[in-house]
Amino acid sequence: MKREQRRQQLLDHARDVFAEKGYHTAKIDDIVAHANVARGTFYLHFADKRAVFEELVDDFLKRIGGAIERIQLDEGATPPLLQLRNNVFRVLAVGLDNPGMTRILLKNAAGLDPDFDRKVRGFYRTLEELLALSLLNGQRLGLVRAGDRRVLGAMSLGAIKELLLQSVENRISSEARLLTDEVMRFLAGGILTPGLVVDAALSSAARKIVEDSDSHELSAPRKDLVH
Amino acid sequence: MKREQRRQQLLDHARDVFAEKGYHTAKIDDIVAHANVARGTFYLHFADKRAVFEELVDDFLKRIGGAIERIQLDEGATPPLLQLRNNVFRVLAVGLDNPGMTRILLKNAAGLDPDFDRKVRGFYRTLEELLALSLLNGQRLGLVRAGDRRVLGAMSLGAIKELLLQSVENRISSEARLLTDEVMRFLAGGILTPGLVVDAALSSAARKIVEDSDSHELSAPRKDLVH
Amino acid sequence: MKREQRRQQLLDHARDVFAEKGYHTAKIDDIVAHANVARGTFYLHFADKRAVFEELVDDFLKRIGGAIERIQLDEGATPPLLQLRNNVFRVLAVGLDNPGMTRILLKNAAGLDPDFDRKVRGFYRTLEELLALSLLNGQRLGLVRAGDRRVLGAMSLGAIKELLLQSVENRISSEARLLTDEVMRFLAGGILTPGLVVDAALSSAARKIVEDSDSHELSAPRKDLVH
Amino acid sequence: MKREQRRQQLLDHARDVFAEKGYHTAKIDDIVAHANVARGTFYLHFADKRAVFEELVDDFLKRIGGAIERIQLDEGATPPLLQLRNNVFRVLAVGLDNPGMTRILLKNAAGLDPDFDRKVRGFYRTLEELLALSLLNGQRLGLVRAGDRRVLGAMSLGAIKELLLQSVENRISSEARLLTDEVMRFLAGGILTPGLVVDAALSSAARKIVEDSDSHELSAPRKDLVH
DNA sequence: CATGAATGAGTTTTCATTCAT
DNA sequence: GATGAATGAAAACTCATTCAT
Repeated sequence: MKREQRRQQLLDHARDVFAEKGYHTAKIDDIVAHANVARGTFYLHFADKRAVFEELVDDFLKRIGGAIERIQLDEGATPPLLQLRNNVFRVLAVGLDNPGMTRILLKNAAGLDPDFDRKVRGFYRTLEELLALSLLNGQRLGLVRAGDRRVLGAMSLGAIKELLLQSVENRISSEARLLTDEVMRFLAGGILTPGLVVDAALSSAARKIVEDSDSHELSAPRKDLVH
Repeated sequence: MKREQRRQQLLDHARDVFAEKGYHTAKIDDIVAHANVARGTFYLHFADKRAVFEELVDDFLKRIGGAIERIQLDEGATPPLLQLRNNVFRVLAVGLDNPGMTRILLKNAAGLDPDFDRKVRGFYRTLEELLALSLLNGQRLGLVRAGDRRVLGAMSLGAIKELLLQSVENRISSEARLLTDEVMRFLAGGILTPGLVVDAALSSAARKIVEDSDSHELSAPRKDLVH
Repeated sequence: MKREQRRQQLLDHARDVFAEKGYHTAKIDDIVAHANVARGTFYLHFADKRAVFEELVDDFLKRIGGAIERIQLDEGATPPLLQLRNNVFRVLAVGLDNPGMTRILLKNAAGLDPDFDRKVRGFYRTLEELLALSLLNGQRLGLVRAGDRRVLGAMSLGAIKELLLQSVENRISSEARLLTDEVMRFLAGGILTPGLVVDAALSSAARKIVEDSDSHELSAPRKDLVH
Repeated sequence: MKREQRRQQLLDHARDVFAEKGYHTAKIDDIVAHANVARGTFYLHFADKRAVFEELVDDFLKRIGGAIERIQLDEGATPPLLQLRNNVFRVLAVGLDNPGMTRILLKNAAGLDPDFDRKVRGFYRTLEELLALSLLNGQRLGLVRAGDRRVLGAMSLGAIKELLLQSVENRISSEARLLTDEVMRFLAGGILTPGLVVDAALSSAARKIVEDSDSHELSAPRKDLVH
């Protein structure tokens, strides 16, 4: 078997095992058993356990990063909203195309080692900043409503992340197109029926009144969610 | 020092250490050093490492569960949307009140051992089902727009989770009231300016046309997000 | 509670626990829990775990030793065989009177620590030498048949030890008188019917012939004793 | 070194160390040091300390069990007494062939953990029942004298066990043939000179008289056996 | 290149013993 | 004296990594 081939084979199996068990629970033994090679073979291709994991994550982060295009505001460019949609679509497509890595990245967010944590965090920072910038532009163009861009970004990103996670765990569809539509609709209008008079529920000030006259409601806990 | 006191102290320190390093990276030695007691003291109060972690998570899940009230649809009850808001508020409040545990739960979603993973997953399942039910009721009442309830639920949950995570990582405000407002506004109207004619970007069918005539846009990767 | 009383109480409970679990498996915790005192109390009365055990064993060895009288051969003394019988009786009586210690001594023959092993071994050596001497005298008086005294002593001692063990484990009677009779009858005539012509089975020389002509019998193993 | 070879080597060294120190005192470190391998190597072949010990004991019990043949009473079979002798011989031979295991089994009779104790006890129970059955048959055939078979069995077994123990501790011969002769002679006639008028010493009733007229003899303790 | 036996540093866990109250 | 919380030395056990074949 050619060197590069074997290496790729190991990467694939490592990805599967990491995705199933998580970084720490996945043992080198699990990986080589999964790949049906000897323990030593692993070390012919990777310096150590962390190295495979890092390579997998790096590759995946590159793909995700590559799926995101900075939105062009030039005259004559694709409409910004469509650019946004395309970004969403491509990110979802990459994630759905790599369910193992998606699972890994969304579930092993922390606790490997400081260096590694830093790298993942760094990626997210970049992402968030990019998002914040896009949102700023969106606001300038009147496409995005007013509001704290970090907050808006977090919620948007969270919605996408959770959708991806649910999808790779087979709890919802894994059709990128379909999920993109859902995301866009969500970003465009939330989930509530438009036109509702929801001020009492939505404005903190308004709610305050209700709360005061009905404050016991807030403290009544629900007992049966966790037994 | 009294037994219960020391036990609580250890729980507190364990929480901090787990939150900082993650379950696997956190060593018993780290915990006891953090608490400034001898190694043996730990085992005076907990059967093993897993036991502390489990207790912490169980407690926290109970709190979260306790913060969620099934929405009442009875005549004369608090308006459902306000009930929803209260749930969101209480969940955020519990999360923000326990930043360590929030971090742990959101970042160590998996990979301890099968039993434990099952428990956490079970909690989320319950949560998701509760959410799906609420959404169903909301749809019946005309409060929630049409759509796959699992998908709507995932996006809503994701938005809240990410908001919480960003908040406990000190990247955004940790005012429960304020964040609740943000969430409600997001659920009510997404992030885009209302009234936008976004059909070209939002409908898959419409977009198809654009895409076909401009398909190279989709494949143009961006190189500089990840170095 | 008076000091000596508490000390004795602890000794009693320690004996019970050691008898039930063996030296290593019995934890200080087991002993103090059994005695219903605090851990620290134990160390007010004994230097360490080994010390209680040693005291228990020492006491018991003294009692056993005290039960054995050197057989008097003087003119006019009790008949030697009766003296032997009395020794057997007293040893059995002491053993049956202290079932816990009997169990301990017969089941924890080794593996505590070198010092302790030496002591127990020493006791047995003394016992065996005393026995060998008695047998020598018996042979001189024509009371004991010819034969290697160490071997005869070992078999006699073994018979008594096993009888005691079975008795304290409640598998046979614990009537000292009755068991003494059994031992004496055994020593006097073995278990086979007197007068049997058993030369073919008993003499190695005679058996040799049989074996040679029928040697496959010896190698036929029995398979079903241990599954 | 080949796997099976190393495994056997470890078993051998473990046996030696257990035989010398007893189960609890023998540390894994002792075993691997004895075998001159690293600590981890031990766990490459055995799940834990208990597992090696159990394997050693299981094997040995199987050997002992295999040495015992149920006595055949068929017309034309080897004479029962000779069958008995052969059993004794084979058991002694197995024991003497495995001095380490013999020492372990006879000296670490109890105190590992409940499961293990149960196993060893089970073996002895089987042995004792087999013995009782043999004795019953012997009695029916007129070969074995009347008497409680559990008692006769215990004494016979005890004699053999102690002989084995003394032998593997190098205090008496380790010639299986020779020891078999001794055992058979012991079973056939005890140790006392045949034809002795020993009624006064042997019968409980007769002794009663002597004892009453001479009772102080019984209580006179001997002080110098244990210092 | 491939193998898998061997290594040993690193962790968890136990429990006899100490000591402040 | 009595208590029981605290200690930490000593074991057991794990597993990433090395290396002779």
